[in-house]
Amino acid sequence: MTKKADVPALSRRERQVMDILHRRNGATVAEIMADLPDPPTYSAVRSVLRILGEKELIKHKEDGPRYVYYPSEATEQARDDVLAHVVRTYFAGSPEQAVTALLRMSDVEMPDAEVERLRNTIRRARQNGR
Amino acid sequence: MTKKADVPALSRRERQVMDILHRRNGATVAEIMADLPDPPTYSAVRSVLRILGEKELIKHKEDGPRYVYYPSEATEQARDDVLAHVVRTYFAGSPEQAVTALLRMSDVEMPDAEVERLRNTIRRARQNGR
DNA sequence: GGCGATATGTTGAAATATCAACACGGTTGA
DNA sequence: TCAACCGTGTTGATATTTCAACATATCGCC
Repeated sequence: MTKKADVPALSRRERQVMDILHRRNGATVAEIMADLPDPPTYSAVRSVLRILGEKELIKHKEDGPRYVYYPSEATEQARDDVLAHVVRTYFAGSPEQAVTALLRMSDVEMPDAEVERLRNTIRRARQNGR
Repeated sequence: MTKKADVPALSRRERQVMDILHRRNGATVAEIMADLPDPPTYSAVRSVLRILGEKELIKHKEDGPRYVYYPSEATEQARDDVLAHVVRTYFAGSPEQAVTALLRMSDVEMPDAEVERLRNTIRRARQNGR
């Protein structure tokens, strides 16, 4: 079974807005608009927010005169879903590969020996733990 | 500047199809259809593929009687884009956090000391390297 | 008070994505 | 041979997304 309807598969704009909310740990409409590529009007952004609200993917708090929008699900929780998806989709389900790619990507000059140590640690844990 | 128009922002179905192609290292229409949530008809899948082709995001090879579709960009390259996006969006731009989340997620019983070593290695490389 | 600026609430139009139907071509096997 | 099957090519209808316009409420300030 490879399908998961649990995460509702957002539209383009919806995804962009959710990402902004996660990245900024909440944002006002104006902030969201500023971060969107090819930013539409204020009204258009609010329209997307309304839909996300109906899906209960976001919530908002009043901050004086305006709303600040947040993801319903905490970023810490969303992380796991995203990482799982990325690992599965782009790294053949291998977290180790993802880790090494991350290290390389971040220009970290991790010695090969260190990477090897890490790999071994992981492999060992796999064989023992379960 | 936080906007990037370089990665064209795909629609829901387009994104799903691209993910399948990456995960499977190429796939036929039938395979794609089988992996899609709420799978539409064969024709519908091919319609999405046509659009992706027009955007030059995929290519195809003939395999006997049928086509096998592939991402234009190699998975290895796409990985960096995806990881960069994830790190930026969900981990406050900190690759270390992403690494530790990955390790935790994959149930790897990495000793705390080991994590600390890793952190130090990264931090040191940061301060030196640049 | 009243005016401008800045919000949100609501509605409907325009653009795009999604989907299915149908036409057509090649291959296979009775 | 030719008919059933399996694939692609193309077209157009439907559904959803995306967007903007307009109405309304509140706050600060002259």
